[in-house]
Amino acid sequence: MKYDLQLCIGSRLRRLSRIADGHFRSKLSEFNITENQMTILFVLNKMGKVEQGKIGQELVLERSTISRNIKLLEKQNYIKRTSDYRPEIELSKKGNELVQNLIPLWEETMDELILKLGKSGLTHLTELENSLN
Amino acid sequence: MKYDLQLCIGSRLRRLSRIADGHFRSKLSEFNITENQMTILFVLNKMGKVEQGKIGQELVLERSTISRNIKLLEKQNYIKRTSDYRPEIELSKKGNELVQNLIPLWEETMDELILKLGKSGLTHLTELENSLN
DNA sequence: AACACAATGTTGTATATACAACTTATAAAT
DNA sequence: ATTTATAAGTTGTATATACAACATTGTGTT
Repeated sequence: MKYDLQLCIGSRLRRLSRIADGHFRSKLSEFNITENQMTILFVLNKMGKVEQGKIGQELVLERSTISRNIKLLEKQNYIKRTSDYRPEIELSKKGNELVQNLIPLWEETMDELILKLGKSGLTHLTELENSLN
Repeated sequence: MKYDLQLCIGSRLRRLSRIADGHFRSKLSEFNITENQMTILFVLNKMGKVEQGKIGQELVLERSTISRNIKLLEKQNYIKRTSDYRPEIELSKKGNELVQNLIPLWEETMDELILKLGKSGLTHLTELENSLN
């Protein structure tokens, strides 16, 4: 083989994302929510009332993934949606409160990860994004 | 918020792995196999006959993930396993042939990705791994 | 040898993701 | 305005993953 299997860029990136997810997940154990859902809540917190599709654009997620996550978040009353076919989504009061509770945990996790990565690590991540787009 | 949401290390790494996976997946469309399964086949190709658990160690994958993948690969007769409770796994003849066909595709994909990443990109990836472990 | 404990494998459940098929709504073209 | 095409949402299916519960096998202690 031309390259060593250990170099496989796919499995390496998969592993890295599992590691990072694990950090966030361990902080979320008391909440009935996932890393991905947390990110969606944060997007809503930032963007206010938006069309569902905008969330996917922001996070580069499949429509179906967004659709199902929105449904899960709605089931727990963290978000409200208009009844249109292309609904507009926004945080509910309960969702807003959750976000306020999640932010410090998210920040702690980011602190943790940034401590591990260092400034140069963050640069490496940014560079990877720039070249892989 | 202390950090910009765009900086979320979790969602960024998830996105990167989705991108890389997409490259591999597009090459695998003619095969009835996934990126992850391909990696497992490559591990078996490299390691020969191994205990199932060793595969998980090598790729840092959950036992359950390995267990299910092994079952899928066995269903297609790409691997053989002893009938022990802790079985030893190895490539079948058919699996070996598949690996020979997969290697050039994998190498093409690696070429593609490395072209995008450049030498410095590979360094960035390695550095991320070193700091995130 | 008998028991306790640790490691490994399997299975159930839930979410994440991709992709395809389908539905519905909007935009474009005539 | 009606038709056509495009964009967006939903749902089905399959795998990836985490985690918990359980089963099985080894190991170690006594």
